[in-house]
Amino acid sequence: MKVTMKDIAKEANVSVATVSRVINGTKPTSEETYKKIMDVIKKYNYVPNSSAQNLRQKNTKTAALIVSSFPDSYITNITKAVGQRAREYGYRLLFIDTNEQADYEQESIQLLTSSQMVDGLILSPTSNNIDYLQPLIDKQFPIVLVNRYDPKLETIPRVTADDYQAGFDATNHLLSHGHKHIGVVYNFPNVTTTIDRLNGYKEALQLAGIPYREDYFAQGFGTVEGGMRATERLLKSKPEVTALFIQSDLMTIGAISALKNLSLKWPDDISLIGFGDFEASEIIEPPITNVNLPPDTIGKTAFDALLNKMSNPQYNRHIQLPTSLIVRKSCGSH
Amino acid sequence: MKVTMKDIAKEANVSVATVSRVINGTKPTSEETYKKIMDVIKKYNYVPNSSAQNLRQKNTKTAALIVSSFPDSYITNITKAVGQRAREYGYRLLFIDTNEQADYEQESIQLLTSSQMVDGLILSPTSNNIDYLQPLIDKQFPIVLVNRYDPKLETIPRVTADDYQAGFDATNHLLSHGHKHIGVVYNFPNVTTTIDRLNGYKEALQLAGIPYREDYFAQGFGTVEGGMRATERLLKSKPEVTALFIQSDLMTIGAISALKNLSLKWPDDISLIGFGDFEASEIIEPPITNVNLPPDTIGKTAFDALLNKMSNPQYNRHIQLPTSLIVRKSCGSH
DNA sequence: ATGAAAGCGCTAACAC
DNA sequence: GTGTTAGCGCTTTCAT
Repeated sequence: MKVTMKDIAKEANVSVATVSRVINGTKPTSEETYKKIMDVIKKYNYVPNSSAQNLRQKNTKTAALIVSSFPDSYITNITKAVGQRAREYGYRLLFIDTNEQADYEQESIQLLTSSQMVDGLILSPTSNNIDYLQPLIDKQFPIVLVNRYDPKLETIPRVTADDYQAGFDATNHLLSHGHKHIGVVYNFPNVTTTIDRLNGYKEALQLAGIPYREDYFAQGFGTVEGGMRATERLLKSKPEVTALFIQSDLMTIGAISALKNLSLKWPDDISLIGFGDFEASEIIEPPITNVNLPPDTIGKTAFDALLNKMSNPQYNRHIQLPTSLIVRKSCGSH
Repeated sequence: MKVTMKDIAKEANVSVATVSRVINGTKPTSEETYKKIMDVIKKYNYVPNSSAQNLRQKNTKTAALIVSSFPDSYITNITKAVGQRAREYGYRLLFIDTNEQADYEQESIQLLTSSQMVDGLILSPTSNNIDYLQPLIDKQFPIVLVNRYDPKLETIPRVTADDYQAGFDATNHLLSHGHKHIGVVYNFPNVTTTIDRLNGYKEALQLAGIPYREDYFAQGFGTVEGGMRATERLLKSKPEVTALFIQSDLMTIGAISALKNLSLKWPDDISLIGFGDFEASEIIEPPITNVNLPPDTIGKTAFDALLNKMSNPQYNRHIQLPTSLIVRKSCGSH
């Protein structure tokens, strides 16, 4: 049989209320009863039943992390950081990988929130259209958006990389190496990571007086396979392209496969710049230049933002973390 | 205000008992009341409070996945598979990354189980010494071990790769290329993935009449940095080593860095075989030969095993999934 | 087929 | 400083 608070109370010759007080430190207790109760608790290794606590207190000390592109290394590292922070604050973390399926995302959130399973959630959504959150927002249910967001949802805090700047910097880097025809491999068109980076790309081109051409874009779906196909397709149809701007780690790996298949050398035949910075990019020969997005800081900040939102419903900061260009050799020297 | 079952009952002019029956399909209900109740439920988007359900039914439809070496790609893919299976069966998944800290692992499990937060757990432990689970096992709390295990815990189901065979095959492959001095980079000495693979390695050497030398071992702690240092240390102190047997993806990446630092070429100066098979191993030049451990099958099987254990406390199968050698070019031709 | 009511394990208001 | 008790939202006997 499971030992309950009643059992502890009986064995210590006190009421359950006193046991509860001792456990939660809610009210002062005499030295003597405190010790007596603690001894019994230790003896039985007693821990309160969390369902009962949750039911009573209407909170669960549990948060959910819902991501769409797992296990891309960037998301994976964000996940690690969120988990770490949750642990530091004594929160449990429910993990859901939607596998880019919007309906599953919506369904999961609906279930989790209406069943009151979690106190808040951190979401990296499948798209920039998540109006279905509106009823939750109206009810002041704590949500924070991470990595990708919906610009319409202004009252929700969000933490992302500075994707616009990242796109701008990456493009300038390519431009400075003399490239005029820069291909883009993106994962999905309707996510802010794509949109914002492409805006940066566009701006950089404009400043350089170079036309922005949508036919230089190819969709890679965030996978190795997809990145490979997209790169092959793009390079075959637009042979004038001399540089590639690739939106995620897995697709970068695919793009490199494609270059090998096409017997193209980087940086000589084609330049390459990735986003995310996977572990292996340094040991690929020549090493791959990357825009580093800081997953660790993003994950931690996202959890902190959730905590803020939970204690203050007005909290709605939009945090953009700076990115950095890690110049290796895939774009040529310097 | 949150809508409760009472509200639904009132609006539908029935008792809460009837609403409960309709929701759970516990007892037959008249067509008419069924429809009436369902309409009200739809209208309010009502979902039962899970804490109340858990408290009453003494189960939570929640499982925990506790891993130690996140985000190594192998574990990451197991995580994805477990999540997928959990979802298929309507379970929520609590995720904990212990970061190889045994005390945190123990503490988390203690908390999760004694607070009755989860119905069962899947554990990839930090070491092969997890006796602290014994009280839980005695209480018949459902646990399954994945990836790493404790051989003493025979009544717990486990699902792993066939690490012995994997080590044996990898070593034979190296042997067949004429190597006689095979270095090993391992993560931790006291985990079964290391022990079993090394037993396979030992056996293969023995059959080939080659001495087994522990001074050919270097610890890499499962990280890129650690793998790099271990490889450098090993190769500097034992220049006769012509082949490397590396136990995890992140360490393989580190090992390659080390080779570059030492200006050693593979497979000419040194052969290389990894375990796990990370995405980038194919695009590294020359591509890296790997023992592929099937994370997807392992993760799914682990969740299935948990389900089995939950319904049948006697269930204690030890499942070893076959591995496969993916021969690329890091060990020479053929 | 449906309702009344007990009770899961806990917390907190209220009394002393 | 401590005990009594109501009640969180639900499931499930036991009646009818």
